[in-house]
Amino acid sequence: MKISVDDLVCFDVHAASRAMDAAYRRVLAELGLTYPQYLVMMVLWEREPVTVKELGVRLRLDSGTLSPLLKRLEAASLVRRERSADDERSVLVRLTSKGSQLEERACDVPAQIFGAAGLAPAEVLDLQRTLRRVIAFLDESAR
Amino acid sequence: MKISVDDLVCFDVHAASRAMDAAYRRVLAELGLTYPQYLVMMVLWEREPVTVKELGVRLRLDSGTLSPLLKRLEAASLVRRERSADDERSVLVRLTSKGSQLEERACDVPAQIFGAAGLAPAEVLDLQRTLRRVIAFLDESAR
DNA sequence: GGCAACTCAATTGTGTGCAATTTAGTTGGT
DNA sequence: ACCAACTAAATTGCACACAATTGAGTTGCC
Repeated sequence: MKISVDDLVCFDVHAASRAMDAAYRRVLAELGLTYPQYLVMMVLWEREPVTVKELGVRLRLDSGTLSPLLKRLEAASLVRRERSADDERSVLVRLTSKGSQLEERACDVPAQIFGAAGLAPAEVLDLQRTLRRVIAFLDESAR
Repeated sequence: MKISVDDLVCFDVHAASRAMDAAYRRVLAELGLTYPQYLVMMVLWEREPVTVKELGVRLRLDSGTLSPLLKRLEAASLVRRERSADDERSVLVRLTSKGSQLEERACDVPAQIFGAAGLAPAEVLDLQRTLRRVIAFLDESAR
């Protein structure tokens, strides 16, 4: 029997990823953020300042993605960038006061998405564990 | 306790999706296909001709994504497009002989990816079931 | 001290994805 | 038969995402 698109888990992962993107888009629109921008802001709300390098490791994104994204966040006055004094190669990303204030308005976003996903907490943990195994294994395969 | 990026399943789904993209990219590079292009080809290998609309339903992509993608496949001589005679609004996508021949070279791609993902068959089915529930539920939430 | 190897960010080029609009073709109600 | 409402693709504009390159800065080794 021929393998069809529907047999590929990869397809479901891809489709799920885009469906969640869409869910976030609806919720984040009123904050003026995209989903990847929201992820960057979450890292900053947790710890600050952060270098572009650290953002990349944390979010698994490279400078080709982060540089223009940060430029947009800076244009929206949510973020500031400055060269590190310790190491002039690094760029430190900091929140502006407007960026800090956004945290309060964003705090119920995860709950909204969780509600829209329809999984029990145990299933979420299970899913998360499986996906992390896949990610780690694929990373390993890539060497 | 503040919610961090690492707590969001959404993040893992997103990251897993990109990690699989990367795995496919490595395998598909020698076929000259991207992952979404490969998905379109799979649908065509299974059934032909197919309208752009049907491709969109099957792969959950809209014409804004498919039109340029098909144009690239056509430029690579893998695919032909022609207006349907039944309904002049529709466009039928067909394989060229070069497109058909590619199937043979692509047939072991799923196995290669499966091998790189490191999940047992039962886990794959479980993951697939969970993701489909999430997709259906998110679709429902979006109305 | 000097230079090669390395690192960090930014840039360039290509390919998705999606919202919104446009163009062409079809259908249903009167 | 006509016109309004609908549908299918394509196009436009924007925002990721990644490979490859570039430029500036740092480090290690002699």
